[in-house]
Amino acid sequence: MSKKSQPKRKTDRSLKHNHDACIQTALSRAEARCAEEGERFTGLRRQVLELVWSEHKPAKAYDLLKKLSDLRSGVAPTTVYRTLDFLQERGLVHKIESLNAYVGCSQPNAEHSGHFLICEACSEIKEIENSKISAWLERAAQDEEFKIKTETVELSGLCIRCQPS
Amino acid sequence: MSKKSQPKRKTDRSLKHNHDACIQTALSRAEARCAEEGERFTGLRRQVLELVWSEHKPAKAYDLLKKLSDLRSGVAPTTVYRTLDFLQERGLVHKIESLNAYVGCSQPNAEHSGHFLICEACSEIKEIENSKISAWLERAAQDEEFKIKTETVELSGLCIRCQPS
DNA sequence: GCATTGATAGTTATAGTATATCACTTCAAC
DNA sequence: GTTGAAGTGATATACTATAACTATCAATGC
Repeated sequence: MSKKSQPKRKTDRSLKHNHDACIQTALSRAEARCAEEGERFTGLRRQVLELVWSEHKPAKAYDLLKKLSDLRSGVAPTTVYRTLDFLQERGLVHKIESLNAYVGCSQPNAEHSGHFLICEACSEIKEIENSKISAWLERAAQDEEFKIKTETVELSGLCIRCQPS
Repeated sequence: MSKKSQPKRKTDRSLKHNHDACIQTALSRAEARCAEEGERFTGLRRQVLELVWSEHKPAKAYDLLKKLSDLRSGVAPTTVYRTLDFLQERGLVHKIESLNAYVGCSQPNAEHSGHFLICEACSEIKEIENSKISAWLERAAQDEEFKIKTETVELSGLCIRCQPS
């Protein structure tokens, strides 16, 4: 239940990206973060986080529900949403508002709201770490004397691999 | 059905903002925009747009449905969503993804995706027209060779009137 | 006029997303 | 081992959105 099987096929992505390692890193970070805060990183939470991280694509709550049902019994919508809420509060996953879906966060940190590039063609999502973006948005908000608490920045379009050459 | 009643009470907002005029402007612009594109600005579309514009706050689809039902018969969810889609396609309203709600747009233009400041306290929404934001986001995306097609930028926090002094 | 046709709107059904509430279990601290 | 809080199970329901089909309307050419 905790160990992923080997990748079934090589894709050009797998050439540059060892996704098993990617998941393992995410899980370790999550464990560490929960420990820091005195929270329990339970089996359920680990399973949900693993499922969210199974791809760099947005995971829908009800798809997670289906997959989770294969792993354990007594899974209801509440189970999934509650767990996603827990993970979100600790910055371990982000909700993509424009898709009603969730992605894993590689910089777990309760504070930051992520900024995302969403490929309309292949669905891959990349969280961009560009500290200037927040600074810029802050500045724009200050013109209106508005105090930002959370930022939702979701840029949809085409990733480099999906652009016509 | 087309003429709004006079404001019932003075608020500090009404001192600097004649909202009836605001709505009328929005309706005229919508009419003009539909004419440009050879689209019909029907009674239904006008009513929905008026309802969306009744405040500078996000309108939920099912609240619109209830209000619309008072104005005409045979109103179903489809009616509302279809009309909102029509208005969105022409840039007359925007959907606020983080709230599943809709606001009127004062710069009707099919192209632009808006950028929003959302007050968590009073719910007022302000669309910010800061051409730099798109430019900045473009630049950030270019670092990843990503081609943006639509931008979702929703900044939640406190507007100037709701900040503790 | 009036028939044709495409856009608009009505109708019914269902899919998809999310939360409320209460009960039961587990675990750690005492 | 008792206890209390956190975690999970279970059931019900609310909220958001779309599909698919039918009927009506409004513009156009005849």
